[in-house]
Amino acid sequence: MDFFEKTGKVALGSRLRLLTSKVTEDAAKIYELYGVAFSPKWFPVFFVLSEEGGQTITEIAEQIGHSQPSVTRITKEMIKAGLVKDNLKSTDKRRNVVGLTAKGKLLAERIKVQCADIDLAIDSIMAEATHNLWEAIAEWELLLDQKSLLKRVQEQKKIRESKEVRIVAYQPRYREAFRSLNEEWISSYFEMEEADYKALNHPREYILDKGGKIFVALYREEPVGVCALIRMNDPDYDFELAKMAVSPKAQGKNIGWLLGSRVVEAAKEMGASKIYLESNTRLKPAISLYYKLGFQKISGRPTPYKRANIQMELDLESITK
Amino acid sequence: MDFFEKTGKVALGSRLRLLTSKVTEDAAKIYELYGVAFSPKWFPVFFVLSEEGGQTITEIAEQIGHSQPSVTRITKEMIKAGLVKDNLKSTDKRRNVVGLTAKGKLLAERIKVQCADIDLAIDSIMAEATHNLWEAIAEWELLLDQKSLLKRVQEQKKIRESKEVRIVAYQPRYREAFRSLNEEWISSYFEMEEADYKALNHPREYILDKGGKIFVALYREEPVGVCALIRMNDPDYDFELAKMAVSPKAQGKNIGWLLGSRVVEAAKEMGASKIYLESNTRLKPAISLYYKLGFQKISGRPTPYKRANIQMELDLESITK
DNA sequence: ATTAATTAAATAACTGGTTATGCAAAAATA
DNA sequence: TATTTTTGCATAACCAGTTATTTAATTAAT
Repeated sequence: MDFFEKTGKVALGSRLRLLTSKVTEDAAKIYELYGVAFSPKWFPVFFVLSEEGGQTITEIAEQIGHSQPSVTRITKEMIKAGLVKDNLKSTDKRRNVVGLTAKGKLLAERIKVQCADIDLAIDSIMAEATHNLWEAIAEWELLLDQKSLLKRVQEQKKIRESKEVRIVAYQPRYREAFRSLNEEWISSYFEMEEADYKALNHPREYILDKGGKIFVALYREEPVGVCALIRMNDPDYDFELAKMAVSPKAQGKNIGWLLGSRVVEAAKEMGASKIYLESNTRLKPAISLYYKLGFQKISGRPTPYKRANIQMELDLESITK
Repeated sequence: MDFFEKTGKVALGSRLRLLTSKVTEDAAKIYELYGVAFSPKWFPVFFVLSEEGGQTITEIAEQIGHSQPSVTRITKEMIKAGLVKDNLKSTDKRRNVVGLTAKGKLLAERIKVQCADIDLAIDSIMAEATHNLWEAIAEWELLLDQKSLLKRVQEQKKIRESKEVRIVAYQPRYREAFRSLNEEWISSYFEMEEADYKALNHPREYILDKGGKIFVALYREEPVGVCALIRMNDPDYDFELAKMAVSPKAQGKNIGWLLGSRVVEAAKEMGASKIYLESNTRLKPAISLYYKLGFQKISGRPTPYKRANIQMELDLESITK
């Protein structure tokens, strides 16, 4: 189909559907050719029964990858055709054990020759082709099982969008964004505290003028994330990573990571040896981000924030390879 | 799926269906991921319209390989979603020219990024796989177009069944088969003539005792085809190929060819240099079989049969390489 | 200029699957 | 032991496609 050359691989689903219908259409005609009153859709159920003998509806469904109602219907049709009988011996009255009738077993034998012919016909196509469809499908099943197409697209989206994110230094025009992005998540999870108001309303006085830094993440020139590096007055730590906030609208663009790495980098540039932070274990994505950035859990420091229940540090000297 | 390792390639249709549904399922979630109110089944129609502009329902259907009613329904849904408008300018009031609305065009732009992401995601799968699914499908489309799966299976069946056919020399117990198989086709196409009755009722006297031969094709030990090599009293020809008959039930097993080749072989063994035959052009499969055996059309000989309107000969000396 | 044939699209009815729901039997739990 | 939860299946309703049929508009033929 020329059409699919134009669309590109995005239309893989449509292309697969078309090929599928072409193949099953011919399958119906093949049964006719062999004079067998058999519907292609019966095949998976019939095959399982001829190989394994008596099975329940749900067992069959699991094996062939159909839904249970689908197997129910197919067996009903085959019972009508006299190939299958149901409600075979079972102490558990919920279970419906299904098996082939004598006629069904006979057909199973007859069909074997037909299957051999089909196998050879498909092999002849494979021999003419340079790409092996059967193996390719098997691989896709495996690869999609490991990581779904959705997940893979999600990753591509993240990669692309993180390229569109720029991390810039704080400027007065971002003051409102710095405040509101932080207030948004703090007040939704906890309560704004005195220390929050001070830093958020007066970033210049409380952060920048004391030798700290603030970084802003821009996505399409809009500020969608912020993070501060606050100078600490402490013998153990040079800086605190704090006031990190990413807009929920901009989630999944790797912004936390980009901001965090930039803050760490800035600390390094200013010759810091240790960075401190405090957070709350309810904020799971944040905590796992801190771990990814190299922070380690510590304990025992006093803190002005009620919400802090976890403290972490990053030892810059130990990670410098 | 382990199941398909057991079934073998016969279950290709089922396996394709399963993969197809897995892919389209994820496609729906991908649109959701990008915040687009769009159904995967719309894609082919939408794509055509965004590339080609205004098109009629049937034109679209042809391009994307769907049925016309399918396109009718899909466009209706897209009209409802405000992406498409129909009944655009056309002098021919039967035609329904469909095109994208402003909203549709906007979406077409937005969707491009998404398509690029999907393309990359699929490429990432391809990179992990050793067999290229996309190319494999393209090849199958082409190969099935050249010769359908049905046709290929038919060929395999013929090959297998012709191996189960044995050509044996005439014996008295085949007299009835020799007579009835011939009478069956002669009386259905033409009328039995005096010469027919003689040869069919008394094969020994009229054929064998005069130095001719009769061969019988057995399929599962049943006589299903016959052919005679009759000694001629003629300076030009040593033998006549005649009384070839194959049961309609046993058609498509290459029996005609097997009988014909055996008769020619027997003539050679007896040192013949030319074989003659006469037939009727209404019997097209027979005529084409004679050509395949190497016979050439000739003309001008007298014949005792009313139904004969074509005469052929095989020059054994010219074909002996 | 009628009439017949063809074409385009809508509609109806079917197909082979799905998910959602309900019900009875069995197993687990209080 | 009585009650709750779980299990297995049937049934209903839906979905994305199909083929067959109908209707209307146009073109071809008499």
